[in-house]
Amino acid sequence: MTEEQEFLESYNPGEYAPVAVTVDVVALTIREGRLHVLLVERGGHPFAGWRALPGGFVQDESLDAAALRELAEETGLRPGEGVLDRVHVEQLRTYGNPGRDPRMRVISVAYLAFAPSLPDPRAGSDAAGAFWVPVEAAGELAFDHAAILADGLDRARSKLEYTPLATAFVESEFTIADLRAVYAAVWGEELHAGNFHRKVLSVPGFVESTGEIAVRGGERGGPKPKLYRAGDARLLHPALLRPAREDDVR
Amino acid sequence: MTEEQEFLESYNPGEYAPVAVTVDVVALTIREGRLHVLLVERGGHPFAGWRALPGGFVQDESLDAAALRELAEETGLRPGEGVLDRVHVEQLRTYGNPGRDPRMRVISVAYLAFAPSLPDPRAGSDAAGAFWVPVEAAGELAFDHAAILADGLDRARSKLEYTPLATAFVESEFTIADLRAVYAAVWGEELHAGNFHRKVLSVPGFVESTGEIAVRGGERGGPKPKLYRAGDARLLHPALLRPAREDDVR
DNA sequence: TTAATAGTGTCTTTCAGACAATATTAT
DNA sequence: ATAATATTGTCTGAAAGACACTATTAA
Repeated sequence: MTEEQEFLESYNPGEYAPVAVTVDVVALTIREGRLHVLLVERGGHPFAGWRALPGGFVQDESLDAAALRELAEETGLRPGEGVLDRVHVEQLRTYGNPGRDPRMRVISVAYLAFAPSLPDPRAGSDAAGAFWVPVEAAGELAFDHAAILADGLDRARSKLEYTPLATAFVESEFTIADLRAVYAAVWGEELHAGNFHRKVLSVPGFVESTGEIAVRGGERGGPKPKLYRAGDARLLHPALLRPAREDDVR
Repeated sequence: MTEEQEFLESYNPGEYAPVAVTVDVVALTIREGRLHVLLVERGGHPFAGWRALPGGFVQDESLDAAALRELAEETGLRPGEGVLDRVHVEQLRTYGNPGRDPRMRVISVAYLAFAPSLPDPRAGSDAAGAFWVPVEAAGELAFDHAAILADGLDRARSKLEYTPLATAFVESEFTIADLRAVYAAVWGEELHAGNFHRKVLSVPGFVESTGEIAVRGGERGGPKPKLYRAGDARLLHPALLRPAREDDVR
């Protein structure tokens, strides 16, 4: 008897059933001012032809590494090219209800990925099945992926409040207006430009000045804005809170 | 070929390796004003004799149900007796680094459980191996359980700020001082009684008055306090924020 | 009686949000 | 020139935290 069998039977005699562990990735980016999620079109059964979150089996690697690998495979991006290195990846939640996959018991560890505007996956890669979709146009998804996406969006909206997560959505040098566009896209509401500007600069470590200014102003006029890069804060104090909505509180 | 084999090989040809999925529970309660965690002493190899978080295999049940079942088994509490129904259980995070269990690949979905002061597990049950330990005396734990516990404590401390979680640690009727003792135990610092009192009552839906007063005052004197029960708020607005510590921000 | 506690009042500082004003730039 | 934008200033109200005070109760 192998040590593995002994292990399994000693804990749970006679009731061991095979389980598969996968990662699914909610990859978010901002394109043209709107929040997009990366989806794939399923080829095989079940849910053939449906849209789904990119994902796959966990191999001999950490869960974080599996998520990053799946993201790289589906987007066609290669590690080391600098693009993937700037993608922020974090674990979201694990989904494992019996019956969520009709074939067998599948435990899915969901991940969130935040990235500056990424190139279209179709361009020059074998990941032809993936595409960016505005989150409000995601529609129905395979398995329980719609619920996973909803949880991911909740998490993203919440983390904008008390972490510098927004800087993960912009280039390494950015303007305050760039940052404000991230908040507007993720929260789905406009923010007051003047108050936002003062607030961002008042939070220690959120952003730091590069000393440079942008080469040109806004598309429809205005002065050339100053450029900033992400600061060293891990938490925003005081936080950038959304106005409380009654629905959330009750 | 079964559908399961087909499924596995089509996704990951030739690389499938067996995986076990477990739940581990960080169960927290407050006894004598101090935060305690439920631990078990391991019998078998590896880490024989070490302390560990209670946990076990996921059976044909949801992950949430598995966590609740493990908690019930280890504490000797039976469902339906009213005690377990008042335990708040939520998913914490999933741990799955290769090598975290030397025997085979084990993915552990960790859960947090919050409960009012629970009876000692040894009393009248077959769960003789479990016991409550003050969190600062947990010491070294088997596997990566020390890291899981640390993550659980972080989560608990954080959720006290913006959710009514503290009410899960007290009886169904409680005083403001009871609530303050929860915050003091979890955060590890005393809170100003007067300001805390006013703050709790000012947050809509945090607590509601029962109209009753306690049968007696504090152990060393003082007026008989009013009694409250948990309100209907799911989030605290405005939140009850801890003073920011530099360590957290940087 | 003494000491501790519940609950309330007051003041200061910080911060969010509304609104205004000015300077700068694309078209 | 015109309109849009970046940035700064001002004001108001909410809220946090420090501190003080009174009434009530256990020992």
